[in-house]
Amino acid sequence: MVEAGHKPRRAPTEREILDAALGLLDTGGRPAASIRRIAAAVGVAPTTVYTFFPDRTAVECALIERLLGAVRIGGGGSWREAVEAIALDLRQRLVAHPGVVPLLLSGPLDGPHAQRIADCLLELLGASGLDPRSAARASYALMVFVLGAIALETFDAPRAMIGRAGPDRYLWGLRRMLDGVEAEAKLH
Amino acid sequence: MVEAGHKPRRAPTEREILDAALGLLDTGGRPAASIRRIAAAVGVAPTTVYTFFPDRTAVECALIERLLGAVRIGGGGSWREAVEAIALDLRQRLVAHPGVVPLLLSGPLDGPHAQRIADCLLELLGASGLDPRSAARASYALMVFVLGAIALETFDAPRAMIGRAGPDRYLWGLRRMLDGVEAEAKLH
DNA sequence: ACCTGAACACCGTTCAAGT
DNA sequence: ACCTGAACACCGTTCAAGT
Repeated sequence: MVEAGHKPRRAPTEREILDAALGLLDTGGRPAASIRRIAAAVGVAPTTVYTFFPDRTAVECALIERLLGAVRIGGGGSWREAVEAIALDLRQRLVAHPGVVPLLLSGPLDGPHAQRIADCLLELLGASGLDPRSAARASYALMVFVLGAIALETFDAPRAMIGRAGPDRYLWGLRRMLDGVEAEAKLH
Repeated sequence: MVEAGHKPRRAPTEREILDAALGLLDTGGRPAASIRRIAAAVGVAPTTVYTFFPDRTAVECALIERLLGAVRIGGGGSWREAVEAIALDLRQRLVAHPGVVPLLLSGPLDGPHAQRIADCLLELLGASGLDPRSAARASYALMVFVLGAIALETFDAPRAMIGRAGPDRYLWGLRRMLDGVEAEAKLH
């Protein structure tokens, strides 16, 4: 009962907007996360969202960046162990929000946190003994596998949460890829 | 000058509708391929499309199936050569239509032609010496890599056709994966 | 059967106006 | 600065009606 004025419903944070977007994405997938519904969830007029983000894709990119920012990188152990750890963490965080995954694969994926992960992967593969050119190819191949696997695992489970198959086949494929990369590194 | 009646603009074929959808997808990406624009391109009322397809996703699925149906499978040579040939053909056909790729990764991918390719892959990997369980994992891993690579290669190039990088790094990653799979097969 | 226009319930985004 | 309602140009989809 702060006041009776019904116009300024209280200034929303950028964080509140992203929280609302993530919630809608989780429950109803991409079509549910419209600017209008996000605004309604925050309790604000649709146009207010444009005070914080230039357009809808900017909201989606910011959300992706926030999720990628939470990924832990750079743990100890061998380069293989470190790569596996990143891949598992990435999978776990994205599978928890299946509605976000389609955005990830149809967007530019060029934010600072995406870069941070790509750079880390490249550095780890450089430490494997591969020449820089092959290390770049290997880090690209790993990113492809990780994102592809997450996409295939979640693409029709945004609501059913069927994807409880566990990371078994994910890890199997990842390790075959790493086997191939390691064998290539040992050739030189 | 067949007639002056302006209502029945001539019955469109299912094929004509898919052609129009593909054209719009190629030039303007997913948002350009709306039911209304497809209908306009064919020269028909929007509602007429619903005579042939129950909804928009059905149009998209049919288009994906048509593209996958053109993929050649089952050439001669070793299982590795056959897998590589399928992967290259799949890439070539999808990269030629970048606008279709996002649909592919956010749809069910359960049509008969998608099944045909998956079955062929599974059979080839069974011939590699892997036990059935590992062959299934390997065919899943390969599908993941192929679709993920195509997605990453095309996701921001639906209009610029930048993706002339060629299949080099695609083939490199594919071969590392096959190296790992082959090594696993030889263990048993 | 096949195709139509009108209508419904939505979109993203812009803009002039209010505080 | 920040937030608003009204408006514009779209969507997918349904439906009663025409041939």
